[in-house]
Amino acid sequence: MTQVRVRFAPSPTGFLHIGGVRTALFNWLFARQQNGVFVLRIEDTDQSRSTDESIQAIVEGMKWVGLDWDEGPYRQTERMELYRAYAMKLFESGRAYWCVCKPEDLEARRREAEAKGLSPRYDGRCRNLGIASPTSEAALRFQAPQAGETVVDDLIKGKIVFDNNILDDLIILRSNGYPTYNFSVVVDDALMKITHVVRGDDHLTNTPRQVPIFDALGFPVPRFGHLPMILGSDKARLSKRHGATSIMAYKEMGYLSEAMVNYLVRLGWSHGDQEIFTRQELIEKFSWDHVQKSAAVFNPEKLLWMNAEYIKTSPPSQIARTLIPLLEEAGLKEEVRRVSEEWLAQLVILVKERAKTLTDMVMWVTPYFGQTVALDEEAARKFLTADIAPALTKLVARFEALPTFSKQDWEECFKKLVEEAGIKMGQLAQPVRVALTGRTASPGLFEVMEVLGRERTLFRLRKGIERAQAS
RNA sequence: GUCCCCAUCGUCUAGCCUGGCCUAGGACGCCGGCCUUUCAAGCCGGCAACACGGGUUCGAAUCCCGUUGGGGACACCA
Repeated sequence: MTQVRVRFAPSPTGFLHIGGVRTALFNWLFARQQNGVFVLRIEDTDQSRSTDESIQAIVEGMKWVGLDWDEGPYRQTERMELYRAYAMKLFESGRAYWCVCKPEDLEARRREAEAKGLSPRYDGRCRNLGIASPTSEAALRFQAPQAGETVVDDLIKGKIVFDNNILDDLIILRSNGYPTYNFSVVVDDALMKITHVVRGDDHLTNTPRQVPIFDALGFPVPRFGHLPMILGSDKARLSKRHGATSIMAYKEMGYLSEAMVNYLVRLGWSHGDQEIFTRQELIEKFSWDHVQKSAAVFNPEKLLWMNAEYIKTSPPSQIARTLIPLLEEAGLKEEVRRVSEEWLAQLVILVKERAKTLTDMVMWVTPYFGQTVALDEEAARKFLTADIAPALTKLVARFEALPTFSKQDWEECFKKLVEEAGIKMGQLAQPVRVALTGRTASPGLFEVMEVLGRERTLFRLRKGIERAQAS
């Protein structure tokens, strides 16, 4: 059994798209499951559109979602001699020929054919010219088979038959000496000994164009697998119109990479009714025959739910660590430095079932830093009123009488006071909540006090009384 | 236009290959209830789909054909 070798081959023409991440993910999962090799290859033969920043973005994105590669990143621009050598080999064996048609003329003829309702493909006029060494600029074309059929047994779609008479002679070497995509992929996939070419659905019709090139070069043809596309809510190909498509944008919005991975894999693949998978489970359970054949609509609500699930179930200390940079960005650098990792983890436990994203979590967690808390004006006006001041004062006095904080004791003490005063729990709880957190919504009061600690609880309560008396 | 792919709740999907267990299951969202010191979370319940038409068969979501609809590809882009 030969070793499985797969690759992810993005072109560096922008940010790393979530669709690309999903493609990479399926390849990676398969490689890891099969103890195979995962290759990262940058397809940058279009010098006008490729940028170094994009390569950086790809690497950064892959690292964030934890997709490590065993080989590469290879860059096609560093392999030019290879493509030229193999192109010339095809020329020498008579499988390729020089074409001196001008790009403008080609374009005009294509439009003309389209207008007549014909297939807009190359008419083959240079095919039998027998140009040995072109005097002016020329492109090298592959002489495609005109008869018979090309059969692809796709890993996902099954058997697909293409009639070879739909093929036209595609350019493999541009007049500037650069190879085109359909040629460089073949050379690279062959030379890198890729066993399974798994890519987006949009490449399906490229397959019958590439297979004859493998054959002409004498290379074995790999297996192919074509993943369905990701669509937006209007069922059109997912684009910026539908929201963020860059993987790193999701990091910035406070998504966990594990949640992104889980969601993206589940989009188009399933294992019975299971929704949540550890990475290990994904590797073990992944299989091509449970990859959906049809396109899937990207559903941000489900992603958000999944992210919330991961926030709730991940180890709090781990969440705390990834939260730190966000807290620093939120202007809490000093405050974060002063607290312990354990306390931060406590804080995460306090708010984790309320926060759906890390960005959310920053918002939930800010009241617990610093001695004082910023009061929401509306909340203070509504709950820190003069008529509640006496009860608050009494509460503080009783709390002060308790030398150390104990959730159970303080809660008991609180309830007793409520009972004696003949008021409802909420009548005292809301003012206390506002005094402690500045807001009307928070985790349970006594959990809040526990995280705040005895002194800060008392301090904020006294501040709240001042505010209440002043109103 | 030509070629290729696809088709189960609004969405992601199970089931399809190996017809009966499917009066079609799960998840997200939505609606209602419970819990409750607020907001969440949690729990319980509800709404909601086999695109259509023909076959094959005792029996079809499942097999076959057609129609319709959606998507993709037809570059000196990848």
